[in-house]
Amino acid sequence: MATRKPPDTSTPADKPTPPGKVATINDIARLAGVSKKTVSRIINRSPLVHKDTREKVEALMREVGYVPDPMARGLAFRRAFLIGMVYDNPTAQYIVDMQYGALDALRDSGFELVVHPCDTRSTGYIDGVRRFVQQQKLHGVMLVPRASDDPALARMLEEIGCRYSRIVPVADDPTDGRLVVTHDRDGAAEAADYLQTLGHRDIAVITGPLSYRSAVERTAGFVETLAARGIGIPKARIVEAGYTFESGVVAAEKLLAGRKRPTAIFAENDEMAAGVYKVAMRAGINIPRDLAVIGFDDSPLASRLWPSLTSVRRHTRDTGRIAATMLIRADGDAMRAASVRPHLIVRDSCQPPR
Amino acid sequence: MATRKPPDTSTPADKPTPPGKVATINDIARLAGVSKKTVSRIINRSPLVHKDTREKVEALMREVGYVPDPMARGLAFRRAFLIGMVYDNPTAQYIVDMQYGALDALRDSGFELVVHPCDTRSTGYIDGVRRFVQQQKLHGVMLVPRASDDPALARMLEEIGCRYSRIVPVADDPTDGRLVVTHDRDGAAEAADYLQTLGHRDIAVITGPLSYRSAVERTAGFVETLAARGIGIPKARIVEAGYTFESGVVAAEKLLAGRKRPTAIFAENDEMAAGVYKVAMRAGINIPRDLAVIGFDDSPLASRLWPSLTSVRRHTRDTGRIAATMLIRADGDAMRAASVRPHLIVRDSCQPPR
DNA sequence: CTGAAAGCGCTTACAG
DNA sequence: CTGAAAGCGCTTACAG
Repeated sequence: MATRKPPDTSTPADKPTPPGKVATINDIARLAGVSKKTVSRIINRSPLVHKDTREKVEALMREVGYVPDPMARGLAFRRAFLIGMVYDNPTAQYIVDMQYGALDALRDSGFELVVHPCDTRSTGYIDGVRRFVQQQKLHGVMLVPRASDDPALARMLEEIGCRYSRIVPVADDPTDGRLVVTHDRDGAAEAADYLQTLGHRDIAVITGPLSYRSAVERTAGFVETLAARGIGIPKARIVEAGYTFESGVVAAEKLLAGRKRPTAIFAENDEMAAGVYKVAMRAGINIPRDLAVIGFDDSPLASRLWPSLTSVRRHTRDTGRIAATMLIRADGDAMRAASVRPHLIVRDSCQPPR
Repeated sequence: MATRKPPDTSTPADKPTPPGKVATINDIARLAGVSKKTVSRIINRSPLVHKDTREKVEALMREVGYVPDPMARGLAFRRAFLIGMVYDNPTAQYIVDMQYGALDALRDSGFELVVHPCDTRSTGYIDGVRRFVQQQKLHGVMLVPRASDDPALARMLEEIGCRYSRIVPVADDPTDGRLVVTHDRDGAAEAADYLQTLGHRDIAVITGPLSYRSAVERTAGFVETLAARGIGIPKARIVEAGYTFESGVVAAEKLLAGRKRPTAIFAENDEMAAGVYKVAMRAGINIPRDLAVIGFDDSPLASRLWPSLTSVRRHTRDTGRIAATMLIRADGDAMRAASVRPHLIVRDSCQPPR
């Protein structure tokens, strides 16, 4: 049992918080018979508080349901209890998964998530992010691909002293930012291994825009792995597309037009793989009998398609959780980089070539 | 030209804002030679400011790039410059479209969007929303289906005096909340009309969960429109499912099992329509030749499927924009209800029955 | 139409 | 380990 303390009679006005109004630090201080500074120390987990005092005040805070006002705290700290998520139009499922992951990390932390889509191709988008960060005095921002690809954006955040975490396909130059590395290369390598094991030798790739680092990594992982297995991919079998369904259709039309078709296509995301499906269906090419297809993302679309699509899973929610955690942990410096590894989910879209 | 004013010499200390630091209301007041209260009036668009004073101060604010601190304002107002979006796990595209719409409305308004997913089936989710609203002192919240279905949630928000807008399939009892009515019934009616016009007479429906008002509305709109055209739907042709792909598969298996199959199926969202596709593909039932299918949502999935899916478009982004606008407009009381109407997007999944 | 004082609910810097 | 004073950048309530 804790030592019993004499009733505190030093409090001048010991009346309860008026109903309807929410308790403030002053109410807690008055009720507990301590100064507001002591309450503040407890809120901020300062070690400089006597154990008994801490326990008494914490019990009171729980009882009253006291939660410090984030705006008052933010004003005094000159920093808001908000985390920004900056992204540029990836697929909806990816955004939503990332948000769920971030919210997993922020739950009960006192931080909230503020979303900020942007267009990395528009001039002045970096200014837009800067205004967002400075005006809201954000505590930190998560940079999601492809916003996380842009060194100029990271540089700006460093200049204004805003902490940030970047989700990147491969570890790059060390910066002030925290890194969540998604190792896209490994996922593509696994896809290559799988096709090679099935016996495919004439394999094509539909890449994302090669200005995206994810597309560069996935392409490298795929091509290099096949090369290591003795399978070369001719230039004409590598078609750059735009990570969209429509661009996947165009690329597939190119690949499936001639007499001599590849026996397998690796599309660097599921949207483009769906484009391959459309072209194959229309042309009477049977998947997987006449053509094996692999996607990347393992989005819901993968199981909606028929036959269901073999695809590389990305663990997006975990990624978001880690990226947000890096921003709010007091010992954040202990965690400057983390890894999330993709892996292949085998479904029904591949079989050995005939 | 504006009247030329004599240079203001009344300012005691006319030095510029120190570099690195961002300007505050005090800097603006000092530089303009007015009191901070006058600057405050201008920030808040009070009419009680002389035109010349206003123009001079506004020019200065632009020049300095001054933006009032939302936390300081929020603390003084006892209300944050944040809008919450409360939703319960609809499809990713729906959430994202709604967010984009809300952000369209909030852009350059000084408000930011804070996302709050919840589980309306969990006990205590209403308490979770209440804590979110009260702790953050939210300016208002958007209630997205199915969170917007729950009268208890709206009632709680009224009790704590939080303004809110609800996105609902049909106008219901007037409450304190603003309403965006999506008229799901009309969209389903259009689907019914279309199938009837094509000549279908044996038509089935896969409904959403009938605890969702959207599902009730869509079902009623569809069934009643067909009835008005002299086409009855037997009980066995109406199967309740869960708005998910998997539940659509189960429902389609039921409907497509027997000898006597319907010639058309209306699925109350695209996810379930994709389930119908899967079952039909597997069973060798050709869409649209052997079976017409219509979905609801007009999600990206609709065009990814093969053949592309005829579906009811919802204008989700517009809906989100309106719902957010209702919360931040000063003359918000002028706009207590608005309508958004769905309409059918015809693609390749329907043709006349054989 | 304009302003000086007090306050929103916290924290920092200093003192003990 | 604890506290009184001043301040974060705004607004409200009052006065003129």
